[in-house]
Amino acid sequence: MTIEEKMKLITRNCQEVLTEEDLKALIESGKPINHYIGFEISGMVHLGTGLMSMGKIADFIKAGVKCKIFLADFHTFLNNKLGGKWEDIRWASEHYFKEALIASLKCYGLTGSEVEFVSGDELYKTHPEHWQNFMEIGKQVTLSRNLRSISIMGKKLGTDVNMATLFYPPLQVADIVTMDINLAHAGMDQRKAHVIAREAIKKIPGNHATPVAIHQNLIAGLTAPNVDNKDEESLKMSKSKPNSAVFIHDTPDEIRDKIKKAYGPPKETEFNPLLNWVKTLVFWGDEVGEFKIERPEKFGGNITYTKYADVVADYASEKLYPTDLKNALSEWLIEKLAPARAHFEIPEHKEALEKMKGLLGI
RNA sequence: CCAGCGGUGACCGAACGGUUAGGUGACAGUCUGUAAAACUGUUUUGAGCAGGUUCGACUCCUGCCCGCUGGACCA
Repeated sequence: MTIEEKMKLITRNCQEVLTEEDLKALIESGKPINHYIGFEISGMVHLGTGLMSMGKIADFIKAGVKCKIFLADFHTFLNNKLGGKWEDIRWASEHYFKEALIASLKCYGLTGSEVEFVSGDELYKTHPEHWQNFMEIGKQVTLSRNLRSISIMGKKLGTDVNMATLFYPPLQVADIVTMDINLAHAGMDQRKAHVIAREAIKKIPGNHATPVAIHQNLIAGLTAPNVDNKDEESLKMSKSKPNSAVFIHDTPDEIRDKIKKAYGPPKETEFNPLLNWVKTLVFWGDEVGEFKIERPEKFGGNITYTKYADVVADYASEKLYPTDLKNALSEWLIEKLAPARAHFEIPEHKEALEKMKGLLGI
């Protein structure tokens, strides 16, 4: 594989690379590329994590990157998710979340064994230097900078921010140092922490690599955006809005039902979750691909799109009606997620999913 | 530790010693070949906790808990 091919594989379907030059230099250096992506154990795994993030990992694996998934149990604990109960978080991390990520990787033809899973609990116990790294990073970040980066967790500043919350950003950056990461991967919501990482890690002792940061856009939620606030924030998928998110293990009927209820304005190609999903999930950010629409003759008959631009053009001119797009997208997802559903048919995992729902009060 | 103010249903947020605030969100229906918008309906009588006064307390009193603001401290 040429350098250019690797670059393309690593960066496709991403919104931002900090920086492309650094990434190119890293690839050219021939050194092992140590990737990581971290997840809070805060709820069920939706498409943003299961398809966007895990699909990207499939790309990385193909490019020869060493991938690591960090199960951020302590971050979850600090952030008071899952009731802030340590035992529940640890259980969910190993028995639900990790399995859901493996299930997601299966949707991309992997088995899960290509990736290394590490929990915070394990990392901190086996790396005593982490405490030192945490303090070193803390010394490089001002309070106001730290506070600004905390909005990554969707917190309203000035309300109930407690001390533990302030530990979050430096802890996240210290993770990168301790795991010796040179390719940090996340959604755009994590960019502030990664920018701090790039700046702060340079300044601490030890000649640590400045990590390349690679960010994917957040996929749109299915519910309607706030009418007078059509911005990224109101569009993004959220675990806390059940109808805005499709989960990796949703049944075919749940998938059809959620997509049927999705916001689907005719002709509107800008703020449109359906097209957003077709673009980033079906076409995986590429211009070309394949997307089949099945519909009755009276509505135009079946059609297979091979270019994303054609989908957009037909949608804008109403040659492609929202309902037909919804049906096609539902069926595409149902098929794509089949391996994940199969994984959760295994009794052990099925049981874990039920218990997880219990913890979440669903 | 001291003082002032505050703690209302998923969220925001009023009034009042005795009757359903209201809004948002969510859910259902009508309308559109989808959804949204609009309209209609539904959403466990809820009051930080424990007592007390009263025929009756979310509303008054006492104690406690939690939060905010200020003071004290400046090691």
